[in-house]
Order: sequence, then structure tokens, then C-alpha cells
Amino acid sequence: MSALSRDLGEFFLPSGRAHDICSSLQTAILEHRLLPGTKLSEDEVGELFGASRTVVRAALQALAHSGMVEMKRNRGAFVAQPSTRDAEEVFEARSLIEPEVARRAARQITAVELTKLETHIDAEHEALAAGDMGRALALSGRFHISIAESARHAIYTQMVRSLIAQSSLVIALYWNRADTTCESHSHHALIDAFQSADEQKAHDVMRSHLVDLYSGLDLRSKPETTSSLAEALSSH
Amino acid sequence: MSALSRDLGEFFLPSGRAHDICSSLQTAILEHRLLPGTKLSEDEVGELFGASRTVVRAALQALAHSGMVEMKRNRGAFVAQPSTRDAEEVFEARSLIEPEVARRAARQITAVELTKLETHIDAEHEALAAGDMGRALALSGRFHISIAESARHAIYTQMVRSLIAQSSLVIALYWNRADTTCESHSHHALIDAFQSADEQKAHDVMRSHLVDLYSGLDLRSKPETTSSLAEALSSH
DNA sequence: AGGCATATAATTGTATACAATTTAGGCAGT
DNA sequence: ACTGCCTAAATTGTATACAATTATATGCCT
Repeated sequence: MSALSRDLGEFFLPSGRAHDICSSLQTAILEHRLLPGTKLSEDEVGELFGASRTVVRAALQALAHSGMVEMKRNRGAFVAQPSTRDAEEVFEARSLIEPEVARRAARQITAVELTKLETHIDAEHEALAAGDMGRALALSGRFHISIAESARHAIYTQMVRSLIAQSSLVIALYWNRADTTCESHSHHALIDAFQSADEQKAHDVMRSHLVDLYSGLDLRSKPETTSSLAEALSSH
Repeated sequence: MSALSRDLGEFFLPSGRAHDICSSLQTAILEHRLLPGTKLSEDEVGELFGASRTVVRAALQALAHSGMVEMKRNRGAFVAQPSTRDAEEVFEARSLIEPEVARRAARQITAVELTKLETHIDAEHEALAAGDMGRALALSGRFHISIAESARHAIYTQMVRSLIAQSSLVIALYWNRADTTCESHSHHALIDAFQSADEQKAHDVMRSHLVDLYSGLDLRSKPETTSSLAEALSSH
């Protein structure tokens, strides 16, 4: 688990401990243990991680910059609650950037990276079989981030990281589809395109995959979900 | 000047003072008063703005997240020095995102926003006539950001903000072209496309404009430039 | 003189204390 | 019982003090 959550994101933080807090909180958000709207009290987070408010604030700021956390003046930090408009923007941006990223990945991906992608899919299926929906979803996100890393474009990778994180929040709020395992096929198709180095196919498969994901959202309902910080982070 | 630098960026900071420091530093970087590699000492910045290190660190972190500042552990914050590879990535990302943004702007821009764009061009010409090259360049960047705002897409706008800032650093390091006023034509052509609501033309003009900009770089040379923090911020 | 080790100074990393602001609860009045 | 205000508690914003690390200068040895 540490290897999976270790390099989830580069938070541009000089401090090592703040980076760890970022990773833990990000993983919790990606796994839907921390739900949109949850308050991230500085004292509470600090106590959970054994750090002072100084370093906690740095971590929360970093998460705010990637769109996962919203900081309100004199009110504190909360897990972001993307509006339907935000959801629209997130998937519009993903549909622009990720197909291009997939095209680059098809051109540059290595054999070992391909193997890593397959490992991701296996782990995702495993989590699904174990009924750990949150973990499966987080792994699905990691899959997209790994593709961006294989594209060897630091700026795109950072953008994808942020968009994936926000997508996770959007899904937590608006996902409403019966067939939950629909993603697997697209992910396999992506690997196929990468293996044959078919740039255009990788581009198109990624695009249709994102359209498919977006169509699984129900942007009419807007549930008010909040979770407990302490139990979301217990044993992680 | 305050109106121009006020809303240069949303730094996701809850504090008002840190945001002001971000704006000032960002403006100084965009105007090439602060050059790549300049050290941003916490004490020094704090004294210049009359703030404690706590708030200065928050500001520097925010700038690090937008790619304008690089924080090195136990070494401090420096104005970023994009490598030639970084420069390539920045303009590759701009070439993907900004044409799409221009297309959206052509669809949604209002009359008052069009007027604002023309005002920008006038101010840019004025600065050029006055020999204030740095200010002209900053205004040119603001022009692109204003377009993004007119596209009414918060995520794209944030991306463009960050890319423009990094472009300014790239230009500071690698710009090496004789005819410096080449941009004006493209900017006028963009306004024309917006006025006629010609989405495809806006897209294409923006793309060729960015290719043109990129072709003005000389990525062979890598000058080692640094500037003084105090004089860069005097009377601003 | 040049290079290396050590000591000193300067700078960043972190914790804590205090100020400012918001939130919650209680009390009086209607 | 409900509304409004006022006070107290909790939380964030900021400054400062101390610890850890890095940079600099000094002196010694070859």
C-alpha cells in the first residue's frame, strides 16, 4: 500500500512530513473514505498525524491547489464539493488532455510500464472482487496517472493528477450507474493500443472512455455527504 | 496598476496578505524584474512586505504550485529556471489548451470583454512605445489570461494562468528574436475572430500564434540570469 | 599557496503562543 | 415557543522562538 500511495502526487512541498500528510489525505479522498464536504480541522489532522498545525496547513494548502480541498477564510479547510458545473469542466478538460496524453504514451511507453499497467488492472479486479469499491476506484485513477507518467510530460502529468483527484470527488457526488464494472473493457483496450503503438487508437479509445465515464454521472441530484475524519484515516 | 495586478491569479489561499504577496511577486516575474534563479529569502521577502515568515512561506508555496517558484528543501525558494525540456512542455501544453480556449471564447465572449481586450492591446503598445519591455510582455500575458476568463472555464483559466507564468520565465531565458513586435498582429487577428464569433478561426489563429511564439525561442543558449530582489520590488 | 576540517553564521523547518474571527449556547424580550 | 443579542468556546490567522540544516569563514596541515 505504501508503494501505491507514495508517489501519488508531487505537491511542490519542501517538507517531507507535509508531503506524507498530503499523500494520506489524497489516498483517503481517492478511495472515498473522505467524502466531499468533510471538514479538515487543523487540530484534528495534526493530532492524527502527530504534526503541528504549521505543517498541516502546508499540506492543506497543497491539496487546495490541486482542487481536492477548499479553504474558506477564517472557516477552515473542507474536502471540495464540486458543483455540476465543476463536474462538466473537469470532464471537458480530461477529454481534451488525456487523449493527447494517451497518444504520447502509445509512442513512448516501455515494456516494464506496460506490465505495470496490467498489474494495476489486476489489482483493481482484485479489489472489486473483495468488495472494496473505494480502493478499486482509486486504482482506476492511478491507472490514468500511470499512463500520464508513461507519456513523459511533467506538465500533463500534473494536470492529469489534479483532474483525476477532482473526478474522484465528482464521482462520489454524482455517480449513479448500475453497471459499475464498465471501465475494465476500456482499460484493456488502451493497453492493446499501447502494445501495438497505435497512437490514433489510443487517442480515440481514451476519448470514448472518458465520454463513457461522463455519461455515467447523474448531474441532477446533489447529495450532501460528509464523513468523519478520524474513522476515514484509521489504520492507514 | 492595482487593478491590473489584483486578479492576476487565484492562489487558493485563505489569507488576504499572502495573496497580495503572491500578486506582487507574480507581477514582478511577469514583468521580468525578477529573473529566473533569483533567491527569494523568507526574511527578505517578509521585510519587504512587512509580513512574518509564516505568511511569506504560504505565498511562496502558492507560487511554487503554479510553477513560478522552485522550493528546495533546506535551501529555500528560487524563481524557477525552466529547462529547455520544460520550455518545450509549456508550449506544447499551451498549443493544446489555448486554441480550445480561444474557440470557447469566440462562442461566449461579451462586448464589454472585447473592449477590455482592445484596451489591453493599447496598453501594450503604450508600454512598448515607452520602452518598458517588461510591462509590455506582462500585458501580453494578461491578454491571453483575459481570453481564458472570457471562455468561462475555471479549470482552463487556471491552467492558462500557470502556463503563462512559466512562459514568461521561458521567454526571460531563451527569447532571442529580432522583431519583437510580431505579436500584435496575432492579437488583433484574435479579436477579429472573436468579433465575428468564428470559432474555428479563433482556434487556428491562436494555434499559429503559439507556434510563432515558440519559434522565437533559441533553446540552445541557457543564460544564467539572476536579479536582486529588493530593487525588483522597489516602488511597486 | 592550496585543500581540508572545523567552527561560526545564516537560513530554513517546526512548534508554540497569542490575536482575530467565527461559531455555539444561553438569556432576555416579545 | 420564537427571535434577537450577548457572552463564551472553539477555530483559524499570525508572530515569534527554538531546532535542524546548510552556507560561510577561519585556521591548520601538507
